[in-house]
Amino acid sequence: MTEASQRARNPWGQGDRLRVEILEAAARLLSELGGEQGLTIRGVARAAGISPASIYQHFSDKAALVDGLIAYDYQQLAAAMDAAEAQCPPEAPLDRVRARMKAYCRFALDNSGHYRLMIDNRPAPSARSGPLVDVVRQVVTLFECYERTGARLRVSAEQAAVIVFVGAHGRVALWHSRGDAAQAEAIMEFVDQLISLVIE
Amino acid sequence: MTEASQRARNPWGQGDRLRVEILEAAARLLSELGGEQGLTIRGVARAAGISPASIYQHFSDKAALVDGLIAYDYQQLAAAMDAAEAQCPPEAPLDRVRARMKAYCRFALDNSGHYRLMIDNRPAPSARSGPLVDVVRQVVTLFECYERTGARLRVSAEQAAVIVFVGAHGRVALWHSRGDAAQAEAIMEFVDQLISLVIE
DNA sequence: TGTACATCAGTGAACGCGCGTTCACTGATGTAC
DNA sequence: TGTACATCAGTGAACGCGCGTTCACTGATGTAC
Repeated sequence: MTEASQRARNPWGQGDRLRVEILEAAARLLSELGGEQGLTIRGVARAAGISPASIYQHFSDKAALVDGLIAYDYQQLAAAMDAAEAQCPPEAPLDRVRARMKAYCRFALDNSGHYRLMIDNRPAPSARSGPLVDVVRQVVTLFECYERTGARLRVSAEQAAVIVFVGAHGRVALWHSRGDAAQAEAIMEFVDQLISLVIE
Repeated sequence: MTEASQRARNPWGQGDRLRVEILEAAARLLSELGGEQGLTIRGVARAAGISPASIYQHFSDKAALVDGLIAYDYQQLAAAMDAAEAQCPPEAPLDRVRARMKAYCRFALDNSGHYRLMIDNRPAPSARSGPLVDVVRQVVTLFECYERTGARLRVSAEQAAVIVFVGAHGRVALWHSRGDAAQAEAIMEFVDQLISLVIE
């Protein structure tokens, strides 16, 4: 609980550095307490080693801070999924779906506080755009690519993507215990099973 | 905002009535504001037309009140699922699964505040017992019953139940807009689709 | 039958706390002339 | 070169608020004798 005793102020012209320090402190805090309820302006200030008033130079109010954190988290998630997919050859679209979805699950498992925040505060559920919609759209594209190789799905590419995505989310959100490595493995197998159910 | 001007105190020996009045007021409040964040002792007292201190005669603290509300909600959910299943003949286990799962989705849609509370505060995720585990177990039993009629599943009865349940949860939690009747219909079709994916 | 007392349902007022937010400020670093 | 001023990064102290919880209480209803 002893905070970083003294914090050197950022040099002239680099005040924006504090913005990312604040976001990182907020992210740390969210990971530690695993829920939004303890995510306060004062708590973040404490974690960052600054005064609460300093936060208002970078975020207009608490809502703006939370929005900033969510945007930050979505970047991390998208980057993790892209990196995982990039490990697979372009001519194996199904492997790419698997990699993408498993990265998604792993992110949710490893960052459950962040994951909950992102899910609970997503803009308008199932709107025609938004970060989650983008995630699904990329899976749809991969399934269409899969069909173009001559393989067949039991449902449309769009339906398949929604089933796999929504199933993975449900499984992670509902059916795991925290930090159980064996369960993490079971979740990855569940993703495989979901995918094998939608293909012929 | 004007509260029920005067509240007649319960007759001698019937002080326990207030307990359910409190739970009903809390439930109303939770439905109205759709989230746990405004669910406070003082707010519930206001909604019930009593003083905050009165709540402590029936619940030892705020956590006990929330626990009481969750237990109350699980009873409602279980009753709704049982009632839906009872509409179907015993010799049609698949119809029973459909009825059960659709009742589940409908409850989640109609009582999203309650549903979130139940999900977010469930005891230990995926423990060997608990209300959600019971829900899944009943679906497992129905699938086993289905197999005993000579029909075949593409996966084990247990796996099928988890897929259908977790898929329905994911779809409801992640992929609907509030109060959209057409989307509610789409969700029911999604449940049918999930079930048809796990049978041969 | 009265009457003293116990039990009940419920309250009013206060407590200490942490919160979000504001505002005048401090002290260091740059810039104009 | 000096010097007055602007700009920057960040703070200390205070504000009003709603919260959970406690505690001594009030007034009505029952019970013992």
